[in-house]
Amino acid sequence: MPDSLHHDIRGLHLFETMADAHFQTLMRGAFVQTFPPQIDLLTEGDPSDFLHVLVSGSVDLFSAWNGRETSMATVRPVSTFILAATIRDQPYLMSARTLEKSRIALIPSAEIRAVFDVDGGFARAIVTELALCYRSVIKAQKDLKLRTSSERLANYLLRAQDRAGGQDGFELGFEKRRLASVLGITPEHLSRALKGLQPHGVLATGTRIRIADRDRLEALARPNPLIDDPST
Amino acid sequence: MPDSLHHDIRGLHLFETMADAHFQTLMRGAFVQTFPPQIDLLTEGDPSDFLHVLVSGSVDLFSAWNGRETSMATVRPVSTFILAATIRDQPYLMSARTLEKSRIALIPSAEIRAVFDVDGGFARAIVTELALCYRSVIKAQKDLKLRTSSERLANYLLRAQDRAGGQDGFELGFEKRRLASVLGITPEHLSRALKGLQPHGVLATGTRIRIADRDRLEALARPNPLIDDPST
DNA sequence: CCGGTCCCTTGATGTTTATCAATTCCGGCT
DNA sequence: AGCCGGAATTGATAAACATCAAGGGACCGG
Repeated sequence: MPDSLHHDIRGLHLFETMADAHFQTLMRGAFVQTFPPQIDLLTEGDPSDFLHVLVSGSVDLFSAWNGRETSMATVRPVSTFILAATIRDQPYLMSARTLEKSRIALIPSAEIRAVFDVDGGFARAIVTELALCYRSVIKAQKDLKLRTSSERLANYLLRAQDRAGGQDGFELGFEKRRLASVLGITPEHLSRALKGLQPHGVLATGTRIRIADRDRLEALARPNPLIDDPST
Repeated sequence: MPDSLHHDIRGLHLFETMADAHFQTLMRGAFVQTFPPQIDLLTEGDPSDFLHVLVSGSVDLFSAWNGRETSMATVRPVSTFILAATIRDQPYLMSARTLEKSRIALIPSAEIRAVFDVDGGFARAIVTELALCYRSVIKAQKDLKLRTSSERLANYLLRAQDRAGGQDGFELGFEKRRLASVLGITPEHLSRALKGLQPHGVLATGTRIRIADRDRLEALARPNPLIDDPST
């Protein structure tokens, strides 16, 4: 693996506080690969052989059961995924595929577990990361159980606007069918739900969204930091 | 706090591997309290002052938004709750109330964080616990997004039967209205859904469930370890 | 033993969301 | 420019689920 990437990865919260010798151990077994869009990276149920670190691009975590499929989350750089499966040495609960061209570092799970056992700093960093992941799933579950599909959509758009830096207009970043799956609805229903938000100041043209009147949309969405703030 | 309880708590995975001096530190600031049923223990949004350890009884974790409320999970002994909020020193995402008379140990969050910073064994134990919690929420989310309400109910009953030791007949352990909330449906709908499972070998009388033909119920439920196995 | 309360059930109805079947729209290719 | 294929939309219909209103049954205190 090139040294410049070492530096990028070392800069992640997860690897920042660990002993240098341990970091070098991890990097010796690791490698980086670039994947084209729409490539399956791993399948739920598989043994968790590698911790994945997304360096650039984006990845969709999804899951299937009984012929149905749903998007669980989107991974954005720079962050890890399937950390919990790696720690517990258990099969993945979700499948992953690239959304766009992506650079991903793969670190053998066995080495992660070995270093984790001897490096307290690394263990603490993993705790912090896992606690954040846990809380973000809890938020997603509250979103699902407490809100209707329009409310979920409205709040999603508000969060997307924040991610985009608060611009009135911003790009969705992927297909609407995926957004529908993330929201737990069908593409047809999303289409109608978006139309339903027009009177609340939302204009959708293709994958470009414009929020003409954020206050009006917030009056409908009623965003709440205990559900919608991704940083806590 | 009585010494016998020290022993019980020390036996938890979470506290098993830490240094004795650190454990004593934690216990000095801790105290145990017995609560009657239906008592609010904490409210979402509150600062996370104490890590809670449920010694006996059971606790409901729930959440509210915009006038609606939903049950997120049931805590059973012996385990901790609101660990992630404690670690991150952030407000609780869920509220908690006792379901039955419960003994709960309260350990100041600040001390948990302090010991966690200096005791690698404790940090590792927390990682294992958090990874388990994370995976259980992911499973719950898959359950919600991939299954209809009848399928969720059927799989819930199969898991409840396993928890009860595989007996044909077993107790639900709480009101049906709470089960409805856990499943994300209304009590009325649960009532009809239960009736709909009669042809599949389910008999419900009050809070007592009898599964006459597990194979038949499984044919409908299609349980999957990546959703329904709580141990992984 | 009575009345009250709270939960559960049942029925009737309404809303939300999914499904199915056409189009229409759009980007990439030739 | 013209064609192609996948995505998005639209309309019609059905299924899933919620709401409202009214009983019924268990528990509990007087």
